[in-house]
Amino acid sequence: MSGRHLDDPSTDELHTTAAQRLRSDGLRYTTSRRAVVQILAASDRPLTIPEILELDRSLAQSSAYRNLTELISAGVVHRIVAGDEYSHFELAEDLTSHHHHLVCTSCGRVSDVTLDDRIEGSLDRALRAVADEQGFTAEHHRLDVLGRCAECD
Amino acid sequence: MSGRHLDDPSTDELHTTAAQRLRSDGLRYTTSRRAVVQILAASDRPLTIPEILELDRSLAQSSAYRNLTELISAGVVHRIVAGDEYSHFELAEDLTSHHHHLVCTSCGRVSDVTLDDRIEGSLDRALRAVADEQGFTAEHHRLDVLGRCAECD
DNA sequence: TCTAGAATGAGACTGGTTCCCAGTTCCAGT
DNA sequence: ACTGGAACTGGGAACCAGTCTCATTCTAGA
Repeated sequence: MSGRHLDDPSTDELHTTAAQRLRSDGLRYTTSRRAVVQILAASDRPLTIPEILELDRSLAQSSAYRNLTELISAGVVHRIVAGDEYSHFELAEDLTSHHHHLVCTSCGRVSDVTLDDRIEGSLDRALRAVADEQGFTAEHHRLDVLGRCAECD
Repeated sequence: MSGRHLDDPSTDELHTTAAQRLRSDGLRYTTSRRAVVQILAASDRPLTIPEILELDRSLAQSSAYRNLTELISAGVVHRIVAGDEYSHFELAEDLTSHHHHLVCTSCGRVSDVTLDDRIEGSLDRALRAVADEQGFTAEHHRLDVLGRCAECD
């Protein structure tokens, strides 16, 4: 996963999609919401609120939280609850691609990884099967690897 | 996963192991700690603090939290951070068996599932490979299925 | 039995996150 | 261009799961 870039031709499409999804909830795609989406799109890993605020000093904390919440309910952003500290935020998977996370248990850093399609497929089938057994309707899965990142090791 | 039962012959062994692990940290296996372990062992799914307190009204909240924290650092209990609400607690995997979770996005309930060994094996190899590429030392993985449980559906 | 160290319980505290509200900005209809 | 109303913003108060404090109570070992 290498984040989208400012000159990525698909970035326009990303913002258009984001605007549409907000619009259908009666919400506007304002400058600060666009800024949040832009920051997440430019990153190659999920970010915390302090990181997002650091990357755009003009954002107010309360607005950042509120806008992220609205972007989440509009299906543009996804929240990752990794541990006790800050949540991490990334663009929704249908705007990027299906992937998983390496979570450092020492510093809390989260980075992205993708798995081979074959493994992903058989895993998905297996999960759906065991979920069905319990009458559970599986929507999606979340797979994190916990350990120590290169810097903390 | 069907939780251990009070008459399960391996329950004694469980408490012995728990006592040993605490002891090697200079801690005692007191009545309330034993009660917490007993409650987790008797459950077929991870429990929250309110659920644990409900099952043993004599436990104080602060003591329950403190004891769970100590049981976690002694390697007897494992904490699951499922979402925004309460953490869920279960016995450590080496005291039960490797498994994953179905997390209901509606009511927050968590239940246990196991996967076929073959899938588990290939998944583990694949994860280790992608982690290595980033210089990440994988310790273990966490795989949750998100969706709606039978009661909420 | 004495005693030092561990454990307990009630409540104060912490910190990430959400809520509130007053002021501002934007869009639709005129 | 106005204007009304709804959405948005930012600062700070409020919320709450979880942690810490501390005075008291237990408990294992001498």
